This record gives sequence, C-alpha cells and structure tokens, in this order.
Amino acid sequence: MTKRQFPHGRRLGRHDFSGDPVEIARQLIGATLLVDGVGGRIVEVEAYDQSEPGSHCYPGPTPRNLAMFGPPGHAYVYINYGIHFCLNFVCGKKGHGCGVLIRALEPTHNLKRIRERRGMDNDRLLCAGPGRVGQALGITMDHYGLALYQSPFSVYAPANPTEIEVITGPRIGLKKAADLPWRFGLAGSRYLSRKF
DNA sequence: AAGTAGATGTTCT
DNA sequence: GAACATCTACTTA
Repeated sequence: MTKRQFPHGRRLGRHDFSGDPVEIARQLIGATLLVDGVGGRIVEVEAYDQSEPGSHCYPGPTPRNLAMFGPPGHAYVYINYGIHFCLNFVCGKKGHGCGVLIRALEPTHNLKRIRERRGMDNDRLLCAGPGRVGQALGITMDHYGLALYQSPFSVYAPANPTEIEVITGPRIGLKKAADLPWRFGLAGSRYLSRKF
C-alpha cells in the first residue's frame, strides 16, 4: 500500500501565534492559509513589531492598528494605497503590537474562484503580493479582528517542516527600518512577489 | 526586461 | 497636503 501524502499538517490554534513575530513568520513559510476554503501555501511573509518604525503599531494603539494590540491569532487588515486590502496575522502577546504580513501564496485551493476574483489566468501572479493575496482571498474590513483559528479562516502547519528551505531579506516598500532582514520566503518558489 | 505614471482613500504632519 | 507594508497598463529597449 502506498503512503498517502497529505497536503498539510495540523490546524494551527491561538497559541501558535503567541510568540516572537520574526520566529513565527519563519515558521509560517510552507503553511496553508484558507479563507472559506479558498487559498494556498504561504510562500512569502514579513514580520512587523512595535519596537521598530517600519511597523504600523510603532506609534502605539490607534483606531487603525488596534487589532495588533489585541489577542494573537487574529487578523489585522489594512487598506494600502487606498485600493488594496492586506492581511496580517497578529502575533506576540496581548498588549504588545506585532504581526506578520502575508505577502504571497502558491494558490492550491479553489483556483477557479481565485482566477475569477483576480480577473486573470496567470497562476504565477494570482497571489504574488499582499494586495493580490487580499483580492484572491476576498479580504475586506469585515475580516478585521477575526480569529484565524475559526471560520472563515483556517491555517495549517506545513506537512514536512524539516524539508522547507527558507530564505531571508529586507522588507519591501519601506523607507523606515528598511535594513531589517524580516522578509521570509520559500526558496525556489515561482510564486514570490519579487526575487530575494 | 525595465522603467514610469496613474489609480485611489485613509492616516499622519 | 504628503505619505503610504501596492498593482496595472503602458512605454521604451
């Protein structure tokens, strides 16, 4: 009998997000993210923390960033350039602002729906960038603050965490704290937003 | 392949 | 007003 290759490991719970955002960002590479059953494998993320000026939570709690000061394991959604809905996983401990921006997915679940939402057939570009991920998954402000371990979200650990090669680099699009190497990606993936 | 401009609206100075 | 954790379409090579 042949060994069954499962697409992913166990479902992540709230405790999986309570920790250092840089460490969690690294571990999220290769995980699977679904919203209402639509999504794919996480191939690129960035970490953000209250302690550095590149982060939205650097100034402390505001109406916009409040979710990042709430419990870990919830969604922080922001609108970028007036157009794009970008999704973050809130990490750390309640009261300390930090999170992980989901920058790119390898689409694996319900490609049909993703292509519809994105209005294109080029699989490589469906989820290659935070704005594209938001559109592909149908993210809106309705998702702000929702738990990642409950419907409509589901996040699954990688099936084979030891075989995943993670590459690191500076975060994209920042003028402040642009030197921190807090961008992480799946080595060799063709679904990255940009080369490392 | 690489560069530029325009879209579009909330937040910050 | 300016900046902004970006994307697309269009230009130039």
